[in-house]
Amino acid sequence: MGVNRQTQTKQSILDAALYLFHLKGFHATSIRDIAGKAQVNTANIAYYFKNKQGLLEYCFISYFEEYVRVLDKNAADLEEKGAADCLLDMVYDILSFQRKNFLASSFIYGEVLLDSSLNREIFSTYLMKEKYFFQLILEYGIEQNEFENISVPMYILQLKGMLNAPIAHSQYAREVLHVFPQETYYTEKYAEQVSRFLQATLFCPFNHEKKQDNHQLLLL
Amino acid sequence: MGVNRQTQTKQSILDAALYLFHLKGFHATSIRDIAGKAQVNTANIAYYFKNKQGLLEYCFISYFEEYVRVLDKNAADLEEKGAADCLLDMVYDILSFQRKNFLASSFIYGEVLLDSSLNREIFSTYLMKEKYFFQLILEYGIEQNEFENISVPMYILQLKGMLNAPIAHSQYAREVLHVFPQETYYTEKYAEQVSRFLQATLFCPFNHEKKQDNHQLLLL
Amino acid sequence: MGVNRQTQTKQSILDAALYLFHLKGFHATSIRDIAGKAQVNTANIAYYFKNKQGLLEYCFISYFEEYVRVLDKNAADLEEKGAADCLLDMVYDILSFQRKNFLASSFIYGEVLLDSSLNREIFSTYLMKEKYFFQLILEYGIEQNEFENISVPMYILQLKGMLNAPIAHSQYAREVLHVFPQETYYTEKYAEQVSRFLQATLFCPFNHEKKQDNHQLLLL
Amino acid sequence: MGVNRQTQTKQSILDAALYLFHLKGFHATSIRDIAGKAQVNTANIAYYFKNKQGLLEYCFISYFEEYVRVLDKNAADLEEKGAADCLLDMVYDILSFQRKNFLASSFIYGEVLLDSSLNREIFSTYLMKEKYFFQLILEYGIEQNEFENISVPMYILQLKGMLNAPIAHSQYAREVLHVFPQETYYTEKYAEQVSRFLQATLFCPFNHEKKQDNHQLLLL
DNA sequence: GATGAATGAGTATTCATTCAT
DNA sequence: TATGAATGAATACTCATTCAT
Repeated sequence: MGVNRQTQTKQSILDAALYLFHLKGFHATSIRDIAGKAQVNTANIAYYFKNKQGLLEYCFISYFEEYVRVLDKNAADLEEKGAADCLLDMVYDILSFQRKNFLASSFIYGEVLLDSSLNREIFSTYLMKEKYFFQLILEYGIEQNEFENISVPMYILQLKGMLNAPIAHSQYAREVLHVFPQETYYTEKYAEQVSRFLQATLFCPFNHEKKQDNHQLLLL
Repeated sequence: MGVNRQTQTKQSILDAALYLFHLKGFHATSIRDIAGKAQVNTANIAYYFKNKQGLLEYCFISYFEEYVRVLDKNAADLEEKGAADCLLDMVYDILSFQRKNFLASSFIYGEVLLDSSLNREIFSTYLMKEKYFFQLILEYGIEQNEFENISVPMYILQLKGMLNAPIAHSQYAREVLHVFPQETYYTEKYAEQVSRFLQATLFCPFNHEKKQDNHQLLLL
Repeated sequence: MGVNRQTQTKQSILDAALYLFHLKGFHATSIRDIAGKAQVNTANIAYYFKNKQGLLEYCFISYFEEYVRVLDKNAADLEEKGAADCLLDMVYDILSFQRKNFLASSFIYGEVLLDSSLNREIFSTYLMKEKYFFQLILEYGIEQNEFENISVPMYILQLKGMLNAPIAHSQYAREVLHVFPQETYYTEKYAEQVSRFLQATLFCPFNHEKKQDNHQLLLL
Repeated sequence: MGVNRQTQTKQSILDAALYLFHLKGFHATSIRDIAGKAQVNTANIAYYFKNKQGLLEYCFISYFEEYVRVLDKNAADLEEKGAADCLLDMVYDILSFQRKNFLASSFIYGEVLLDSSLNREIFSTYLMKEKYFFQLILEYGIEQNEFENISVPMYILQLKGMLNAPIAHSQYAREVLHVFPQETYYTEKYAEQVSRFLQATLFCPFNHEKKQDNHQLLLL
């Protein structure tokens, strides 16, 4: 019972926390709210995560650890697959990852405004890693003449905006546009659209067509 | 002195609030923080804005009122200027508006965590208006064969992600990409890049070149 | 205009104050409530009555000044009219005075007009039960010809006043009458007096004497 | 220790609250006052009673619960003891109950124990005058053999309770008894009843009848 | 592992009052 | 005579956290 119960208590705290952080934001969520929703005693949060801040960090780190793993996996085959294919696959996997971890994504990219310097550090560390992978692929693609010679940082910013749109504007998507970013169908449609952007603005004409076909197969 | 003093006190509260909301988020900012930064008495916030929520709503509404005015102004000449030009100009003006109102933009699009139903309503109202203008231009362009026949809602979502990137990822831009979205130079560069996206994915070949030239002139 | 307006402002403050003091009690009434109801500026209260306490004192004094005048007028003819007549007239005039100055009387004699509706409900529930018991006994007694055929509600009101007197007027009892309602001795004396009232006004002659004896035993 | 400590903390809050509510009134008593007097932390009040209002309700309910029990116990033997005895016993028990729960009774029945000493003085001054008049008449009547030789202070207290009943219990009168003390009709009826009390308990037989007739004329 | 009690510092808000105009 | 602006102290309440059990 001991181990199960521990895991269960800890997990239910995490679930409740993520849900409420997403719903009301970190500061507007009290430790009692979380304990209430998780149906555990308040003091358990201190027991498992030291304090509220510790709980937050746990959420951050476990989210980003997995995220970086997704990026890393994709970047591994860069030379084998070529830059264009690699980027297309990565785009797809990022969008999938965000959809699967919707609550966390939404909360983390929503309340990026970090007061404590520790959070800022965590954040920076992981985003630096993210940048590293994007840059790697883009520069490799440019070097190999697969990609146009675009401004890498600017292009990353633009791409990142697009990738986060279904998260950052999910309420807008649902309530105003009647698009539902949490459903697989829409993620695939949206991935297609991002790949169209890449093909139209980044890929050199020759590779363009070939890669598109490849990816279409991959998606289906 | 009376009028001046009132305006001054009220304004300094607003400035402090926006700065701190942006820095730490709404819930992490106490009314004492704001009063302290604005160097006014705490009770003045209640005097001018009824309460913290009222202050927030004032920020929201005054921001969005101006934003909608920008959209409206641009949409006015739709038939005269044509859809492509109109959209390019609007993109440019939106990015400019966001840069000028950086703190507010950043706060509002960062912490979209709408706990109160009133906030939600305000938000929805304005975003609905925004969608109206985008839709108007896109559908007009498609009808006039200026634009490709894209999926309007999906395209808006993608565009919105791109437009908000310099705001939503400003910390990332500065600290990781070394791109500074608050400087005019970068805004113009970024606007160019967004227009390249539009030309490559939306504008029909024939109109494409003509409009691009027009806009280049406009930017310089 | 000056004088009229002054009188009018002052009077409307007084009216509003009395109404609200009566409704919510002195401490629960804010100076802004009063100013709001009177439709004058808050600072006027300070102007006319120095402060909130001054306003209260003004209410007290003007009420009691008139009250004493009523008493005085009645006592004047004591020797001429005789004590009994004098007392009867005074009773009548006091009741009339209280009715005319109902708000002030009510406030000064401290009826807790319960602001929250929940309190009100609690109160009503229990008082209804209380009434039920009184009514039960009285009606039974009347039916059994133990009691005179009095008006039940009126009689309950009178009885209730008498029963609460040691509480409602305990300060008065102690400081003015030198009677100490918290001591058992006085409670018993007072109980005797109430029973004398019942015997004289309620019990039918036959039962009267018997019951009195019974109760005397019970008390000792 | 756990149980004891809980009960002790909770009880000391209750005692302090009752004392202070009685002393200064509910709204004039702050939660800090209570916590201070009870020598517990302010937050404990929230812990045990949710909030100030909850504390008030707890006081109310526990008071009335016991009160109703007293009434119930007495009414049980109605048929066995007969109405008169039953009523006499009930009167005695109510007075005892109120004396035992003096603070609560006093607070609930809304004696405004005036906090500021100035108010107290004003109050005393006028009530002294009132007493003077009552005493004057009563003593004169006794001396002239118009009145029975009653205890003057006790009689004044009883009379005062009766006189204030329509004020002190006006809500009760209206909502429970359906008697409306603000209407002239009821005032006159009530005055009659008070005069009947005077005649039955104060006036000497001889004067009794004569005075009653006189007063009847006076009233009509 | 888990809990109820308790705490002190913090929150937003409201208050009576003052003052220059 | 009347007002809007401003203030500092006080309000009820909530918070994250600690600790004995």
